[in-house]
Amino acid sequence: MRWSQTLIPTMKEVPSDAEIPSHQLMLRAGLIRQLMAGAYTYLPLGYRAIRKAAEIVRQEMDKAGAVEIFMPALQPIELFERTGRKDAFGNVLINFPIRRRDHEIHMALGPTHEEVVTDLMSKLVNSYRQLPITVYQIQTKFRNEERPRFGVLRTSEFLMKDAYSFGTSLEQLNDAYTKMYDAYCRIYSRCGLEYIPVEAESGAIGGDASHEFMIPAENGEDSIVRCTACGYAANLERADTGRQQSALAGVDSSTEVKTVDTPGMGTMDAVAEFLKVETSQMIKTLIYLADDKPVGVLLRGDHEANEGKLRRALEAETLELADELTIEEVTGAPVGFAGPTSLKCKYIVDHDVAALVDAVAGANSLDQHLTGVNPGRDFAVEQTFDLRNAVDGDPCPRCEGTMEFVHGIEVGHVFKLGTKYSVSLDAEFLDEKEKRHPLVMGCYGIGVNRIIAGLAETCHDENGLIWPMSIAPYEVELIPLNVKDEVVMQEANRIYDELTSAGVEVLMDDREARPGFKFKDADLVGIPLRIVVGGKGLKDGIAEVKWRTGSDAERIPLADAASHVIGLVQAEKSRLASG
RNA sequence: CGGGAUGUAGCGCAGCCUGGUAGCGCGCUUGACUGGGGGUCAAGAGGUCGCAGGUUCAAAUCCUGUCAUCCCGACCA
Repeated sequence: MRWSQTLIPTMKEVPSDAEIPSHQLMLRAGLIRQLMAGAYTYLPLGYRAIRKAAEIVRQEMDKAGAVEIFMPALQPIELFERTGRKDAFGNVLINFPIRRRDHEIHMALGPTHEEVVTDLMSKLVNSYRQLPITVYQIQTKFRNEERPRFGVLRTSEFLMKDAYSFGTSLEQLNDAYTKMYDAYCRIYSRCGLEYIPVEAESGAIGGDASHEFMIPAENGEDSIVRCTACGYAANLERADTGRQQSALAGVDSSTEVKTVDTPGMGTMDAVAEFLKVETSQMIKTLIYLADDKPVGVLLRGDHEANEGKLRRALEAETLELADELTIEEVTGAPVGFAGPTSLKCKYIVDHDVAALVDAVAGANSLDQHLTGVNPGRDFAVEQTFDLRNAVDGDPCPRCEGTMEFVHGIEVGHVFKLGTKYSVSLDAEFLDEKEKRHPLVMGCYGIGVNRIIAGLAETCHDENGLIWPMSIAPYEVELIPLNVKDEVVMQEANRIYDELTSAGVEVLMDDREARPGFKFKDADLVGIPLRIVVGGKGLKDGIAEVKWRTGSDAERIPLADAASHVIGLVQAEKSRLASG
């Protein structure tokens, strides 16, 4: 492709709307333009990169035995009503009525396709002999994000590969899951991405039933906890803290419990400042409703409750923070003064609370707190649990190491669904004994746009993007220095033709511009290999070949330049392909 | 949905406080020079100052409303 014949609107200046590197660079390098918040046009370079990523995904899905289909983005709202996800999605589900002849049809734009695919399989699959099977598609998804942001990282419309496995049993599900997991690893390494598979909140099935694939990136929206020693990684919601049942530290303390006035101090920070103690020396008492029964949750003052862990520890179906009325009932005080002593409901204690000595806690009375509170002595502690979000420096649950926080961009999610959708949508099969069972499902998603945005976010320098060969919109950028010089253009065209007929994707910057201008644009756009023809080199009969990441150019005789570059491209591609 | 910020030419910005001919840089067009890391000179094109209403002889500027975009938070199967 000749630059003059395509559409690559590079920009020298940074558009003021863009804050993070990927957004800025994708705009400046002419990959995308915004239509409105959360919706972007992909220009030629951007779309080529998208298609390359999608093709790698497609190849690996096929290799893993999944079959490609294509489902409608338009979906009847009834399907979402049957699975209860109309409410679960809420405002995120884009849905609307349309008129058709004399009646109204209510439809949704697919945010994902569990409903549609399960409905499909319920009609197509009758027998265990047809199972297992995994289908996938690459398709635009629609979600009314409350707040689209970070350029292309969080949009209301995005390209997603979604795969769904159907099987007769947990064994078949586990097998499909493993195949997808492995395929995902191959996909990301072929895309030249650094990635971390992390354990994610898994819902009903439990265990290791869900993994997210994260690109470590400062601007990532997700918090990951990772062990520096053994590689254990999980998202914040899921991460175990590695804290164990601790012995009661303060039973021998001779400090007596004292009541102190804390007028108007209803928050941790206010009390901490007023009493000149650290929040880590305080006991936070939260009142939850677990299956509609009040329960106190005791945490160290500087920790945050993790509702997933709470729910499991309490074996509760539903869990929500209690309303003010309930809090006043069980504590005898307004919100902000709850404490573990004299609590009129049962309570549950986090591991770290038991280790506190002479702590500060609410007094269950307006404008009063207690000092010198010791777990075990001043309130009963029979058992402790892991109830909180992990924090930086927590011990690893798997080894002796400590854990650190990393931010990440979620680029994929594999999930064992079980029978949730097959039950609500009556997707069943007949086993060998003519008994009916619901299909056992898994679902597996990859955000294709995010692969591109994630690369832009993590692979760049001060001059611009740096694409891996496998995703780069073009593999080689060819720069004739002076397009008005016939000899230069003759050589450049020859090299261009040789490369193109060998299947190498070449972008030739045939614009009439000064060399420096073209070099700056070349760096911005980030094509991995650059060939320069003209000037001093031409007089010596050589072309200059340079990697985007390299500092020095190789001088190659003009006649050999194309074949040399073909070799480089092939070597780099196979390096990425082998992972 | 709560909090904050910004809307003036394709991009980046000034002008607004103190109302009176809409400006600068980049980019774009034409020509000349130049030619190895975002050139120089000259001549041009391009804006109902987000939109609506109000105040005023007069509004980019003051007032009210509204829309859009961005950031923080809440939310994110």
